Amino acid sequence: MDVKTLCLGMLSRGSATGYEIKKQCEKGPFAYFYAPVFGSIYPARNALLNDGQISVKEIGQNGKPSKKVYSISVSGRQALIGSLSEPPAPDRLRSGLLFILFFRQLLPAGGIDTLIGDRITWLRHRQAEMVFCRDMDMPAGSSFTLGYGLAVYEAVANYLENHSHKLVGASLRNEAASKNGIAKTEPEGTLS
Amino acid sequence: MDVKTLCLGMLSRGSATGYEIKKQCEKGPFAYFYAPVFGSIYPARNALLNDGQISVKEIGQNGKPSKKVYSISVSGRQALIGSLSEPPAPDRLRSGLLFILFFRQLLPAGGIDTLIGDRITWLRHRQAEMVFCRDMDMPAGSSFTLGYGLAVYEAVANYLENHSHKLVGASLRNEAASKNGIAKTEPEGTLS
DNA sequence: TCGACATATATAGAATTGATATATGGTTAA
DNA sequence: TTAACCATATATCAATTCTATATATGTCGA
Repeated sequence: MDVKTLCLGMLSRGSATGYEIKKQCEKGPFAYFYAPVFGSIYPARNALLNDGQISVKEIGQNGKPSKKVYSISVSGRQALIGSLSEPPAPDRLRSGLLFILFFRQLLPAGGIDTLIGDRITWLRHRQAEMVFCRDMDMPAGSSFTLGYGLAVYEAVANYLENHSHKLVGASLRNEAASKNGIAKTEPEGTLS
Repeated sequence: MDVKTLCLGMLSRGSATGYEIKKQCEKGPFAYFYAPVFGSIYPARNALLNDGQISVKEIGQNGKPSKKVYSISVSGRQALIGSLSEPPAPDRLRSGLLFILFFRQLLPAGGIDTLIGDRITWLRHRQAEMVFCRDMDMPAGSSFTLGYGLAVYEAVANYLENHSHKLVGASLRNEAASKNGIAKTEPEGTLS
C-alpha cells in the first residue's frame, strides 16, 4: 500500500484537502496503520490528479489561503479496488525505542525508566482517544482495525508496565558492578 | 534510528558481513523492530567505512565470492552511544493488511478469511521461532525486546482469531444484500 | 501584543525501498 | 541427470518516502 493508494482510500470515504487527508490518517480507526507526511501526500496527490484518478475544486476562503478539495473519480475507485485486490506486503515497523532498550547496556542506567514511562503515558492517551471514537457508527472494517490497534496498544502498555523493572534493575546492577571494577554480570550477546 | 546506526548496533555485538547484518535483523530478539533491505545496508555500511566508524577485512573463500567482514571502531562505538542517547523518534508502522481490511466493503467477501488465516499462521510461526531463542543466554535488553515482540504477536494473533468472524460475516451479509438489490446494511464511514 | 498553535500549501535534498544483476555451491523434484 | 530453486555474498539504480523548511493567515491565551 503506497501513499497514492492511501490517498485514494481516504478520498473514497469523502472529498477532502491534502491537509485533511493527513489529519485523518493520524486519528480514529485509521490512526494505527500508516500516517505519511505532507512531503509524501502532496506529490502523490498531484500524480493522482495528473492520472485523472481524482479531481480538484479550489475554494477561496476570504483572506485565508485557499483550500483545494479533492474528489475520487470512477477510474480512481477502480484503481483503489485493484490495489486492494493484490496480496498485501508484509507489515513494516521501525521502533527507535526498542532499539535503545535493546542496547541498554551501552548507556548509563538513568533515564530508561523515564523513557518507558513516557511511552506508557502516550499509549494510554491514544487508547483513550480510540475508545472514545469506538462508540461511533462505523463500518465493520473500521471497527475491526480500531479494535486491532487498541489490542496492540493494550498489550504493549501492559508489557512495559510489567517488565520494565527487570530492565531498570539490570542497568543499575551493571552500573554498580562496573563502578566497583567487578566483571559484568550479564552475557555479551553476540552475532551467532 | 537510521540504517547507519542500526549497522553500528549490529557490529557492536561482533564483526559481521553486510549479508549477516541483514540476516540477523530478521530473526531473534532483533527481529521485531526493524529489518532494512540490502539496498539500504550496503550504502550505509560504505558511509560508515568512509567515516572510519567501521573497518573491513576481506576474506577469500576458495572459488566462492569473497566475504568482507566489518568491525566497529572506537569512534563508531562513540557514535552509536551518541545516537542511543538521543530521544527516540516515534514508532513507524505500515500495514498493508489492515489497509485492505479497513476497506473490506469495497471487495467481494471471498478471500478475506484466507488473508487473515495466512497472517495468523505467519504470526504463530514467528512466535515459535522466538520462543525457541528465548531460552538462550542473552542480555536484559535482548530478552526485553524479544518479550515485547512476543507480546505483540500474541495479542495480534488472538485478536485476529477472536474477531475475524465479525468481518467475514459483515462481508457476506453485505454481498447478499447487494445481490438482492437491498440497501446496504452498514454505515458508509466518511471523513468527519 | 507576542508567541504558540491550527489551518493550508509546497518543495528540495536526504534517506530508504524495490527491483534487478552477478557469481557459486548445495539441495530437490521432475 | 539435469533443471530449478534456495542460501550465501555483493552491488547499484530508479522510484518512493521522509526530514526539514518555507510561506500565509486567523485564533487563542498570557
